[in-house]
Amino acid sequence: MARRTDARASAISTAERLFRIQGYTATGLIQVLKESGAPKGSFYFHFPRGKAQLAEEAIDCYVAKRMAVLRHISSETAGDAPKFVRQIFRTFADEMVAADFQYGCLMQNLANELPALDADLTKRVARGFLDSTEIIADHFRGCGFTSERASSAAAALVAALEGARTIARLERSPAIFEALADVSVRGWASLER
Amino acid sequence: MARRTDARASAISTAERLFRIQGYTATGLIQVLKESGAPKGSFYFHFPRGKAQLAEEAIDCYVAKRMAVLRHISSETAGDAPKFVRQIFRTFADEMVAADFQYGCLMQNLANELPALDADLTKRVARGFLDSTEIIADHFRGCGFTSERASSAAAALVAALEGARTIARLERSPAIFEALADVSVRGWASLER
DNA sequence: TTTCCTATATGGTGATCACCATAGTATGTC
DNA sequence: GACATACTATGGTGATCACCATATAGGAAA
Repeated sequence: MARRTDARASAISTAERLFRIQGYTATGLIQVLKESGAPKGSFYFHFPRGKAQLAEEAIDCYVAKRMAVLRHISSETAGDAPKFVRQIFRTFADEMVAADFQYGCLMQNLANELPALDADLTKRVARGFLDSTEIIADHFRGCGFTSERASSAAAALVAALEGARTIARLERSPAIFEALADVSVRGWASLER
Repeated sequence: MARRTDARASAISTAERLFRIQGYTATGLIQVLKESGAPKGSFYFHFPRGKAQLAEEAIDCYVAKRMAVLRHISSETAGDAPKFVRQIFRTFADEMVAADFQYGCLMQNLANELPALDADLTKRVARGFLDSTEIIADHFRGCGFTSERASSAAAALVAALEGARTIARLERSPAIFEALADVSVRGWASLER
């Protein structure tokens, strides 16, 4: 039987948004339901396992969107590592500016509340990072990097992106993305003098 | 009159620890008091402004310790930027290994729960990042970097450190620090082939 | 039309949250 | 001994937490 309302989907997208702004523990189900317009009575009909399940579906949604963005950038800059790196930083910076620096990364926010997460959710977060990293590593391999170096460069880029989000949010400025792009592409040596 | 007990200090250090592991919202005062051994009855005697004040004192303590570590590394590697960068990554990695990857960065955890923080606490977090960055920028200036480039390189390094902590915690591995040290010092160019 | 399944409303559960009022104890100074 | 200060115990406040039992409304399939 087909679904008759969008209560479920809107609850997920609202949860994704609130988890990114406030974090997992700080976001109550009542707030999610109120802001999404979804009815309170049917929450445990749609999400029998409760808040944990809601978070699982939210992160699946978030990771899928993030990977789509990365894949798109990768295909646009095939074979050109510096351009790829710059384009990633610019895209993330633009997203944050557009959202007035209100949103953190959902994976990072969940990772910072690990004890509140069950094993399943923790695995999904870790998987999200691994999958993102792999897309980036693939691109580097396509630029002629050795496999090992492509992997470590990709991991470094992912970490830098996460840190940049935290800083940008606090400073309400995309400057950190520019700084990271420069350092990443040119290395410290070129910064001297 | 002199203080007669260490209830206050132990509450602060316990709060710092729990905030780093669980985050701000997820950590209840009852847990802080129980784990610190501090009596429940005197909490609002020591911290009249409640949980927010406890967090303020915890972050002051955390930032002071972090800056001391950075200053020490800086003085040990004066004039040598690559060595400085590598030493920072190694020190942070060693700390995480020693603590079995249980601890996040207090500033980052608080930054990811911004809506739960009052203005005073938010300012303290931002100030902590600025002060840390400034120590690093000073070192780069001492290596002959231009002032502007020293600042942006320092900001990039701080962001990378934050992101690395998140990843390392999730992967329970210090590998990301190694990867970042390589990329930071050598740049992407040297990773090709 | 009867029977399901989807979906929602209502009204709770006990637990925990940060916070506080009141009273009392311990330890210092004078 | 008098007295002030430093500290703690007790027992709450109302609010919010995630979660759930029960009843029922609405549309599709039989």
